[in-house]
Amino acid sequence: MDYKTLSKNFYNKPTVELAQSLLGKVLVHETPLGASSGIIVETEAYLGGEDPAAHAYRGMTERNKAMFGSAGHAYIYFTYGMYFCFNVTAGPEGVGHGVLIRAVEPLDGVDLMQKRRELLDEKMLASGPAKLVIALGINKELYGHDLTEKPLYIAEFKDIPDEQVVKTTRIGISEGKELPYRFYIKDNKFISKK
DNA sequence: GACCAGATTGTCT
DNA sequence: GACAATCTGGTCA
Repeated sequence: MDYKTLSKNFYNKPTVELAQSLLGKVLVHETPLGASSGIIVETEAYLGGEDPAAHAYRGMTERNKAMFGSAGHAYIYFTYGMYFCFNVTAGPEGVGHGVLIRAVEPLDGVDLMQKRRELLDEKMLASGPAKLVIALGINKELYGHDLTEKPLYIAEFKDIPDEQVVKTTRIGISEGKELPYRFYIKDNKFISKK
């Protein structure tokens, strides 16, 4: 499959807007074993210093420094002692903004994803931030990777009209819960949670 | 279906 | 030393 990679310019917009516009795009990872990809169906915005739930809230650290770089790069972090999550960096340099990709709908290389997850049910393959990282074979070596370049990139697929986007509150955090920074595609069966 | 506990380690206080 | 932007598998219904 050949997709039209999103240009650098795509990421040059307010973080919350970027989070919404990433819905319906494809996240592609090409590996020696083959390519696998998924349609982004669920995202969350994290606004750095303005947002108590963001990793970057208390300033730049060794762990979150990728988010303080320019937009459109990969911020991958380790959590709960055993999982990785994948973010797209956002906003101008220095602000520490990011968009967490919470779920994708398997598209290409489904067999590869099934092998990586040791699971056949497509609805379960990548319906969560830690799951999609495993399903697509993303690893820490891609920390800070430029998402307009192979082997890991985001490409055009389809546009989601505004009325198909559900805006709600974020998941799995203890502060800033009331902020409506989570977006997902209405009636999609591959989101992490209703 | 809903709710709950356990896994397991890097990172920050 | 506490906790984490989570997932899975268990119990009970």
